[in-house]
Amino acid sequence: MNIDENILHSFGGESIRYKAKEFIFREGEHSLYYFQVISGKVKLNTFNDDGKEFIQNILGKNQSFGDPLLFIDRLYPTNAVSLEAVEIIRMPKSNFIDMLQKHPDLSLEMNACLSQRLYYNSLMVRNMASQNPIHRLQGLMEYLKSYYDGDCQHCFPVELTRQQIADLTGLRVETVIRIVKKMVNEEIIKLDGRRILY
DNA sequence: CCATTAACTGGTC
DNA sequence: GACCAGTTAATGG
Repeated sequence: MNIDENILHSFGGESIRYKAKEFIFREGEHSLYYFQVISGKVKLNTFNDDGKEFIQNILGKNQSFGDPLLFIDRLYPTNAVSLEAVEIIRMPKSNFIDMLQKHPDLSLEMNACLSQRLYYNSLMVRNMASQNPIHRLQGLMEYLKSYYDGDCQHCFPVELTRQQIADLTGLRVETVIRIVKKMVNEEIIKLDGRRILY
């Protein structure tokens, strides 16, 4: 979801800046806001019993989070942590609902966004259930690429560290490093220095 | 620069 | 593949 900044502000959205590695909200807290990223990156993560991190998603500019919980009364299922210095617009739930009522077009767009997220989530679940690590990585890249405008082959830059890819796929860094090299050999991806192009 | 972070390698289970 | 140990390369103040 990407809503015009002016509209967000006119309905009580406030700009907030976070430094790197700050919690924007924590798992188990009550959800009270809609969040939209203006600049920087945010990750949604959880930790398993062993303390291993699992990243559910990484959001960048013009992407929103917290919105699936705007329409239901549940607690946050994940933490939201800034990966770097970020600027975010935060809008209280009630204001958001009010905004949707006064902007039916946004309401429709919201439906489309939630639908698309649902759709890609199901694809991700399939890929992540795969025992084949190449499929896991490729599925992740396919998902990330879906937000990307360009259309050429092997030119979508995956702006993630190998560690982040590992935390997103449930694999180990070393495995990711080795799989990446294998995928380069099989010409599934290309490298620009260390950057992965899919 | 130096210190931190990320990428990589090799070996064991 | 996970897990561990150790090295090298890149990044940033």
